[in-house]
Amino acid sequence: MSKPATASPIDLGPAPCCTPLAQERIPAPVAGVLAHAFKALGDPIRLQLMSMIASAPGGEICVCDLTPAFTISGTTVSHHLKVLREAGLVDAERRASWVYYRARPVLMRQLSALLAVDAPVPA
Amino acid sequence: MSKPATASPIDLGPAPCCTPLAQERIPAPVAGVLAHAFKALGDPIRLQLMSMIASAPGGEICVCDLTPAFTISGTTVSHHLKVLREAGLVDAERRASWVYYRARPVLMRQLSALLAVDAPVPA
DNA sequence: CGTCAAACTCGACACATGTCAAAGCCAGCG
DNA sequence: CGCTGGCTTTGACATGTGTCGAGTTTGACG
Repeated sequence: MSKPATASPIDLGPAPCCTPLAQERIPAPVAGVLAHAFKALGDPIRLQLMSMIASAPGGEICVCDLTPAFTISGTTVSHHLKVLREAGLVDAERRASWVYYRARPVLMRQLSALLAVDAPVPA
Repeated sequence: MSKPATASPIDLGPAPCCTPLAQERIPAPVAGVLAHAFKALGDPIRLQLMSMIASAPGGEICVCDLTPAFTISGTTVSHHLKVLREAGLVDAERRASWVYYRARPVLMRQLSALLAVDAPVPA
């Protein structure tokens, strides 16, 4: 919306970020990539999906365990998972008849570091 | 905030989060509030604005210093700042003819903590 | 008071997004 | 081989979002 936005899957390449937002101004190209990830987290259902995936015992969870946790259709859950996948936040693997999702800690850590704020500023 | 009519900032209530995504599943209502904040960061321009504000010397920056940094109209910058304001990520204060923005570290820290991932996978 | 500049609000538009139903794919099973 | 069940893709629709131009508010300065 602000940009044409690359439609192709995101290439994180060599760690695009790591310096906290509050320390150094983000270059425009990097902002574009990271905004994609934040946008993916900017939906209540996707945030819950992300939480369920990241906190799953064994580090992975089957779609068949995710879907019944919501009132929306399986089609829509699949759509949201695709968004998370294309944002580089999760990874999918098919085993037998089921598809398992797991979180990608690298990007999560980068986003976390980006929002980090050092010592509470003394008034 | 001082006087600026203050649209309605979202009600963060008493610290809605703090437990990392990967440790505990997020309750639906909390996800709704936090997704709002992430959505606000989910735009390249807003992410850059956030960065410029948070990294500004003195902790604050004038809109007149933000606007010329982009190619979009001042109207649109104003719109994006409103989104950040309503998400609880920044605070605005009018002094003389200018409006100054500063980051709200509390929410930033919460979001950062939410995305935190413990020990790098040993295996 | 009149004027000017900074920033916000309003109205309108094009495009993106969330949602579902229906159809397609894949793997296992009879 | 032909089913059946799990998941994704496709197509379609209503709503949301980014963008701008024009108008409005606020404060400063003659």
